[in-house]
Amino acid sequence: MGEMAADPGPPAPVLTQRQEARRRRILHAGAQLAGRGGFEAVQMREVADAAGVALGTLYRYFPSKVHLLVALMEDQLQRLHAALRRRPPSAGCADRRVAETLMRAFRALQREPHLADAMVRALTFADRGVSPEVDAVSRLTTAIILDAMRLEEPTRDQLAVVRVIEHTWLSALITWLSGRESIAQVRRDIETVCRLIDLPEADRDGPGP
Amino acid sequence: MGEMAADPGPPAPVLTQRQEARRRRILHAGAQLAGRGGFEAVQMREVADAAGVALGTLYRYFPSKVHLLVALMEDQLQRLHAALRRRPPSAGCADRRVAETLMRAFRALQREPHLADAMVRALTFADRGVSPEVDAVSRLTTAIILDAMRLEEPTRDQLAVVRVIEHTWLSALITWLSGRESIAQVRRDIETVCRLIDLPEADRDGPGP
DNA sequence: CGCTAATCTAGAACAAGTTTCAGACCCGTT
DNA sequence: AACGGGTCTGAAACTTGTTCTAGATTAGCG
Repeated sequence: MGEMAADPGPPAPVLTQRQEARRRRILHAGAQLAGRGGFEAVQMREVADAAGVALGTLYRYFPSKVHLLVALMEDQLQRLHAALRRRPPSAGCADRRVAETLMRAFRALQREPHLADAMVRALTFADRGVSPEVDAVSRLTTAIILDAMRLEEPTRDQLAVVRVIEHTWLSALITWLSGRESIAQVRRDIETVCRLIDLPEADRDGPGP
Repeated sequence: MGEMAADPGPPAPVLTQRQEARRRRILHAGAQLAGRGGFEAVQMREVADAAGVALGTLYRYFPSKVHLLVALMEDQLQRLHAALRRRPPSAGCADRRVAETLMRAFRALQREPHLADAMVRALTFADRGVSPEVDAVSRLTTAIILDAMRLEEPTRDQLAVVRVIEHTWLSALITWLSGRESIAQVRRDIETVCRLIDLPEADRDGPGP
């Protein structure tokens, strides 16, 4: 019963210059449109138009709207990850550093709430066909959190905590985006879940699986 | 910066017998279809057909597919809530009771994974237009968890913990449904987040809002 | 019973994601 | 430079959620 790591599959089929440029143009157009109206404003015909590419080509690069938006999220997360390496969180204990990191990410999303809407909705709406891509995003998020905790070799238990933090992070975002939770509450949720970090190992008596 | 409780709005405009029956037929048809193919298999024309109702009527009762599926989830949760009142979780400490409760709900969902898929995807995909309905589901979930904790008058802090548990619950479901997390991992996540219950109040030094 | 407003039905129409196809284009090979 | 396979384009077609319309039914009321 292992980790179900996603098979990386065909290892990125090597794009020519022009193809790489096309891919970037598409992502850029997607971000542009998402930046206004959010998920619904990203219309495939308009993306293709704005990117100067035929509809069929768009679908060759991103097999669905959700794929496109998830790729966009991956892009943003990579940027964030890089920024965090440059200026890592400074707090003294791990839980504060993680909370600080997530709040930094949250503030970044607040700057473009529509874009956040598009990316997060795509991420949670994705079905099994997008699993590899969603998994890449998840691994990136995990990496960011583990960085903040300054952990190289997490234990099983620490990984479970990280997963729970990730769950909270994502779901709190959804709740915020749909207007059912305030910014302050999101902050509170993040701080609350971060209490799980460096908590004494709870002994459990349940029998193994 | 309060709770943002959703205005209940027009308090359920009183349906005639036949209308109530229609509503149930629609929900039943929706559940039926969702039970096979999940979210995508719930096609509005087919729902209308199976419920013996015109498409326009379906849309009068449920203004969108997401509304319909969220209503379904509310329905199921009410059933679960009732069942839990009949046979409440028995464990000695609050965190075990909550974990037991959520695992019970999880097992119920496992029995009809496609239905679960449809309901959960709808719930997280819902936009602001569905907020009141999603909020009803959220309140129900909160009530179920508070029941398991046997709390009548939760403190602010306890409410934050409950929110985090809810976040974890929902997001773990998503991850399971998309095949990226195993049943065992979901169980582990639930047990992990439940450790937050009856944790000594962490002192925090951040200034108020 | 007969009236009136609201509701329901059947079906067309519209919108946006996705698929398909014929032909033009680009790239590495000979 | 000509060739051949994969890639791109433009446009139409298809699918499914959603909206609209005209006429039939129903519910409540005098």
